[in-house]
Amino acid sequence: MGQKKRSTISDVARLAGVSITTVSRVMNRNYPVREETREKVEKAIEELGFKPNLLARGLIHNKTQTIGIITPSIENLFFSEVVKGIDSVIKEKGYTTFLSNTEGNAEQERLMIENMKDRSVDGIICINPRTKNIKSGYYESVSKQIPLVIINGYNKGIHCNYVLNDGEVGTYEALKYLYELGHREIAFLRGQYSYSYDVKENVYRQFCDEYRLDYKEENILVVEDGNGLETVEQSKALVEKVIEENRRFSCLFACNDWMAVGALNAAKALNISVPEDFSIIGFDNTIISQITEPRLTTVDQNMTRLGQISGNRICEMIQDKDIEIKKIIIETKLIKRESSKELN
Amino acid sequence: MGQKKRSTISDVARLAGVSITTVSRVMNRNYPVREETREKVEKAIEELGFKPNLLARGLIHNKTQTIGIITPSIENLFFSEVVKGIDSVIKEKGYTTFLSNTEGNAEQERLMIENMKDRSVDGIICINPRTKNIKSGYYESVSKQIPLVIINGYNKGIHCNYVLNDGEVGTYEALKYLYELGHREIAFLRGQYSYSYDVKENVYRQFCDEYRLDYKEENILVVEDGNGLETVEQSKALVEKVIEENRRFSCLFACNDWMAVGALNAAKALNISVPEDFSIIGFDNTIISQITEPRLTTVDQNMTRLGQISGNRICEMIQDKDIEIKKIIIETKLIKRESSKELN
DNA sequence: TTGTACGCGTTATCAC
DNA sequence: GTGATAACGCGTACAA
Repeated sequence: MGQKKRSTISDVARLAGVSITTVSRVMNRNYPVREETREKVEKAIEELGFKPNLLARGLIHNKTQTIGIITPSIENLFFSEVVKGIDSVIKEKGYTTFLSNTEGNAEQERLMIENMKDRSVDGIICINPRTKNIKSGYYESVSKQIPLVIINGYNKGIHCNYVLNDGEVGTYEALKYLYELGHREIAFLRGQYSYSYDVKENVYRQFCDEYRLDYKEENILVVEDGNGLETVEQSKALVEKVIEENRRFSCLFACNDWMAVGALNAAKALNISVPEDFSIIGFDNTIISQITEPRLTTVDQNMTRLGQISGNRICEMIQDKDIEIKKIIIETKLIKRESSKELN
Repeated sequence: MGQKKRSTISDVARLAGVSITTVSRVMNRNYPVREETREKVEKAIEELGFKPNLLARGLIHNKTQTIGIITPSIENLFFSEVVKGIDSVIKEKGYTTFLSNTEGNAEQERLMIENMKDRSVDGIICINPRTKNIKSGYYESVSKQIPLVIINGYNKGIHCNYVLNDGEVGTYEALKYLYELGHREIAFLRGQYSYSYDVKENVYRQFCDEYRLDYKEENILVVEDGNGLETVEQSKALVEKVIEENRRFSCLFACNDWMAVGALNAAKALNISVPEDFSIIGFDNTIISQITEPRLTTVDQNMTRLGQISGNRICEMIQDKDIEIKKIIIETKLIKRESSKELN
């Protein structure tokens, strides 16, 4: 095919009748060049359609103007909105993003981080990483080698840069809201592995203690995949099964909107009306929560903003290597809609 | 910080007491090396934690093992599922993906393509590009420079590698299904700019002619943003307005599930019951269509598969530069659910 | 103001 | 089997 080779800086130099150094100076505007020479060079650049090779440049500077993003599954609205937030911010600063899905697999997660490092990215943002990899110290060692921001993951004593939603407060407010509506038997629905689920479960347990609710271990429901395309189905099946087994609770708190939708569908299948006979609260305030019937009461996480803040943060870290380590916590907000109601 | 510099091939060579050439051979296994030497080298590699610099490698081979993906908006389920499909396939072949959102902006789209080229990606996959950029010949010229696959975009006479859903057949079947249910006044809901909308609209017009339906220009409804987070709201507002203005149609065909959800919500707001008094059909079979109430009748596109096929295709193209240009068409399938019903 | 020459980290070519 | 050495495309001390 007509694939003419890309022209290089020396092609330009030859055509303009100058040295490659001069061409470089014209491009980078970092040294004075006589106006006349500059014009010659610019004309040559134009004519050849010359664009500098970013690989070569990266090799010299050891900077590539790229950011790696690791996410469990891009098809989850929560993550894709975060990714979009990151992308919008860093694109303006001239960065491009590498993206990789891990399917929530801890080993894959590490593999992808290593891959990003091998590709000399300038920084890495990891969304909802596996708790295991944080606890093991893996991420702490990574952040000693390269700027790293962890979104929605945290472990006390592990020094990393974190950006996270205040899942504690959000969960607490949601539970308290249910309590104030008169509910005393609250089911808790979560996925298997994630820091955010752990946090919420802890709050749930503490809350039950604090308000002397007679919670039973079996009111904590765990679906296998909390973030994938299967989540809705799995949650539905689980909640349906549990209700049919005659366990009693007047309401349910789900760790994300997908699980809440699953619970909602389970209720429908069993002819239990929401919110009259069963209240449901989700988490995340993805667009999903606005299109179900009834619309979901949920906890807003402002995912786009989460991404934007993380994007800005990683850029700061790249600029200033010795920047202090921080834990940035973003507020959540309870959004009351029609899936919750006072107990009859 | 403890950011020790990455060790290079010459560090390894020095430690092992051999030349860098030998180290390279051990790594790449492309030339015979004495067993004894190999062990020395491998030990040194291990000890230093040496990993080859992919930038340098790319500079030589002019291959980077990266693929660029351009998408209008990653937070749209359709696109993110496609991206996931691509990612899963090419990851296995050792590629990593660059991702960029264009927000449906035609200029941004070109800018991002150029960016990918500058980064020496081995191939580019563009999802739902703006028709304008195809028609203008822009993409045709790009594909002369670098392997390019266009997903869900097409223009006769423009020679590119396309992978697309059979939107024509899918739309036709959906309309015919509505017709067979007795509907004679069908509204058509689309977004502004995209090949896929154009295709569907054409089928709609032809269908009306063929079946002598008295379609009016005003039954073709156009929302501004067909792919963003605003789509549901915009569609709802539009459909609501149109129905209130007393235009008549017993059913509506939407170009994607989000728009269909908007229409569904409009019906709810107006107390029109679906499907009893109003039938709605969506397109894409995203998970959304399974969680609305009633669940949406829609046209399955199998987005993950679309991505996988495109991923495989781009890899083939990278391997064999002179591969023939192809248009791959993937079948769709009508999924009948509860949002459609025969006319009373 | 401009040019020469070397370095970034790797692979390929050619000797030995 | 192994080792110099020249590329790959660009940036930059240093010299002129």
